[in-house]
Amino acid sequence: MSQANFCQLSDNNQSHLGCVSRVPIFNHLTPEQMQEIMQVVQSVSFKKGEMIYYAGDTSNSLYIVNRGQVKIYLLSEDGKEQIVRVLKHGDFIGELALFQQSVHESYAEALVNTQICLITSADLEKLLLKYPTIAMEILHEFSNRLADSEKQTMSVATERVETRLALYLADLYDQDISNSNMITLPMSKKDLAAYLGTTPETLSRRLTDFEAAQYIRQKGQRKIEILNLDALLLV
Amino acid sequence: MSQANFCQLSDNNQSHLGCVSRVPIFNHLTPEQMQEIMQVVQSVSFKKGEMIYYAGDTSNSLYIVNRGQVKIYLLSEDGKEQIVRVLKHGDFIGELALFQQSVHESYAEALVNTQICLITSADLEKLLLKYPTIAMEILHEFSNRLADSEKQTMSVATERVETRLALYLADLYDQDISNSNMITLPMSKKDLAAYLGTTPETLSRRLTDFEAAQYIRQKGQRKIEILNLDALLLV
DNA sequence: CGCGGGGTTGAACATTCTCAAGAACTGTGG
DNA sequence: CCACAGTTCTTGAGAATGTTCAACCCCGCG
Repeated sequence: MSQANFCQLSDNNQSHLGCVSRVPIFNHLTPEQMQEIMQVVQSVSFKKGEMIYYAGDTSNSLYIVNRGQVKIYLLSEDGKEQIVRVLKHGDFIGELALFQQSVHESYAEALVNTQICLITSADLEKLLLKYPTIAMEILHEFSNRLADSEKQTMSVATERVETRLALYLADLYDQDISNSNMITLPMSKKDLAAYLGTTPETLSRRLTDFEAAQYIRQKGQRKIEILNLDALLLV
Repeated sequence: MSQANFCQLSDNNQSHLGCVSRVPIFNHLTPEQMQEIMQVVQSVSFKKGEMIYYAGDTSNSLYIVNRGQVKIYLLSEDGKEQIVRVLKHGDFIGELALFQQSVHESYAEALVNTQICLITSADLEKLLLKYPTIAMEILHEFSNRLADSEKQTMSVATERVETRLALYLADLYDQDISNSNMITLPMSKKDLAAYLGTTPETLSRRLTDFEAAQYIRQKGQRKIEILNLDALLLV
């Protein structure tokens, strides 16, 4: 966190309210309770490409993404990067910090300019014991994340790259709010390859295949038009 | 849970105390609190090979393994099984039941004769709100499980079967209490292959390779003597 | 307009999977 | 205690899938 731009939030700084109020695990709370939380929250900014933490770093904070995107990845013994999650607004990480051993096992890097909110484990623990419903919300979030992670394992272990990619594109398409058929990759194709558990070369080939089959059309480096979703899902 | 043998615990049934008292998430509680928990716990037995639940089943309970072993697995679209966890004494699953959508996403099968303790989500929720420290313990457990799952994803995506197998054997060796070099696989090789994200054929070949290299010696179907752990880890 | 990183393409290679057949083990019943 | 049956495991050969390395291209940007 060397080059990070720290700033302790002032108690009534409404401009940072989003940091707390729009986070799923807090948004069932009353305004008074949110005020209480805001008093223990710090805000930090990272530029695109900056590391938020490294594996092995000690930490005592929960990280909540307020603005931007963060990739969380592991490195295998021979240095290959495996992206395990991409955090967007409202997502959090660093929950291991809550407990005895607070050493990060993963790497976190800002994919774009990003603002992070921090709560120290001591403050968080107090909050959890005082408001058990927050703990329930976090449990809920964990359940989902665990299910996702296990599905990701299964997908990497049993499906071909082609299938994984098709499912990924379909997911992006479903999440897309605009009613166009154009989706935008949230990261570089190099990173996407790492996320899908393959190499940039293979990813490129499969996308080319899809394009040849008229399932998609690529526009620039991150834009993809979905031409035939059904066919994509039958891959 | 069709053929299961249900039995509501009587309040003072000491013979089932282990169901509660030796579970990590409860063992920081006072005896009185454990008594309270025991009153809402049910015990169910399953024979080897019986299904505990299927994906798609609705459920409203947390499952805690008291005796035996349970494999949790997912099925891919083409029917391939991916084992995501093997539960032993004290492990629990079914936490999604805590929340709105209580449909199992995985399959659970008893690997040996097994006794399970059940707590309904309504009872559990009451307990969690009353004793926030239990929620903290579950959060802790989730953190670890999530980290394990993400490591498993990375391992399957970036390491070769040879490496994954070597690490698995080393893990078993480390966990082993007896000071012998003999380890016992907790499941069939077919299941182990599914756990490691490969096929029985490939698993068999890699084990044969290790044996040829004098790293291990196989005895029967589930016993393996570790001859050279260091070499194994350099694979 | 040239530079640089990401992206693409090709060809050889490595790993793993599949299918099929045969061998070994386990536990069961005589 | 042995033999048998059923399963689990092993082995082989060929095919599919994905990786690696190297060269090239192209898009975006100063």
